[in-house]
Amino acid sequence: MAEKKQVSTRLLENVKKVLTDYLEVHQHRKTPERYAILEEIYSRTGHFDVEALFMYMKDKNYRVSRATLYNTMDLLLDAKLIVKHQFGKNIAQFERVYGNRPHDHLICLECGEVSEVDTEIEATVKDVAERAEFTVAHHSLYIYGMCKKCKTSKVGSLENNN
Amino acid sequence: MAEKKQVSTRLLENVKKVLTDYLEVHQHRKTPERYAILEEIYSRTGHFDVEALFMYMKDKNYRVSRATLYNTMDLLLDAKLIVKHQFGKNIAQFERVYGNRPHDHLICLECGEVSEVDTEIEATVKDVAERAEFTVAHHSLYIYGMCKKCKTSKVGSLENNN
DNA sequence: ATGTCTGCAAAGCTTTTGCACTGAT
DNA sequence: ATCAGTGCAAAAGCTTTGCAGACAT
Repeated sequence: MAEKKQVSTRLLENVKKVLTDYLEVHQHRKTPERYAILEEIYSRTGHFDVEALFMYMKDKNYRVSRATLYNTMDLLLDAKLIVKHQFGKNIAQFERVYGNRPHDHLICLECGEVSEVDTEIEATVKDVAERAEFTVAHHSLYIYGMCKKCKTSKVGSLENNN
Repeated sequence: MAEKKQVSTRLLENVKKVLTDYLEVHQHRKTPERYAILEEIYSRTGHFDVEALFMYMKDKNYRVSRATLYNTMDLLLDAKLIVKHQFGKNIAQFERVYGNRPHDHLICLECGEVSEVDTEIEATVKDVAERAEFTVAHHSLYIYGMCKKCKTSKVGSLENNN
């Protein structure tokens, strides 16, 4: 417990440093809101949308406006501290990314659950893109289908209800 | 020319057949709107959003409501005649898919251009997913970065303006 | 002191929904 | 003759914008 806490404290210090450097380089202000949002994001794992983040912070009695959340998302995206996803819905999903190993996403069409997998397609992606003289910044692989949980709860009715 | 026309006529017949079968199996009505929309989509290549489709059809004096377009998109998605993308924006992009070979997408962060590449990650994707006991329906790989065109128009200022 | 950033509310856009009418079956 | 499907307009939901005030520099 104590050890786990310490690790995440270390992570938090690191990402704060990244943010500080970013803000300084770009001559943006170091507002308490920006650090509070970053802290909230890195105190969690998994995906979240802006509305959820808004509620999380509200629950902790830290009032931030949605406008600031959206602004800060752009900032953190640019600082490469988070990534943005659109898993087929019109709601942007975000995910903290500093210190995480690269991974791709399995999205269950039945229950909506998103889980992570390692595919190691990095090299292939880079190779293919470069053949098209395209410089890769990042990539997203979304794999849609049916998760284990939903398969077991649907035995016998798989082919008939499409 | 004549040959090319014939090929696309053949394609059109095929997709109409797929739609007809789908509608019959699912006991949906064969409305003229549904066929007109399908025809419009398959008379084009590349990506489009609902608003663009609406304008295309309007220009041809075929009046369809946006509601019907959205409904029909769902139908065509289910019939696997189109696929849906969300390239980082909040606008759903669609693409006809029948008769096309599988491909992935290069999205230029500079100019927004979307182009296609073959990556052949199909097998890897399936393999990785199945190890997680996940049954793959389909997948989307989006590669973000800078296209050839934008690179050449930005020589010398690549590292400094991030 | 200056001007960026925040909060709030309004506006914007895409998508969905409700309802009366139309037309495929 | 039914009732699914269409069109229209209103509503909904996420995101952006405008502006006044707050606060990091």
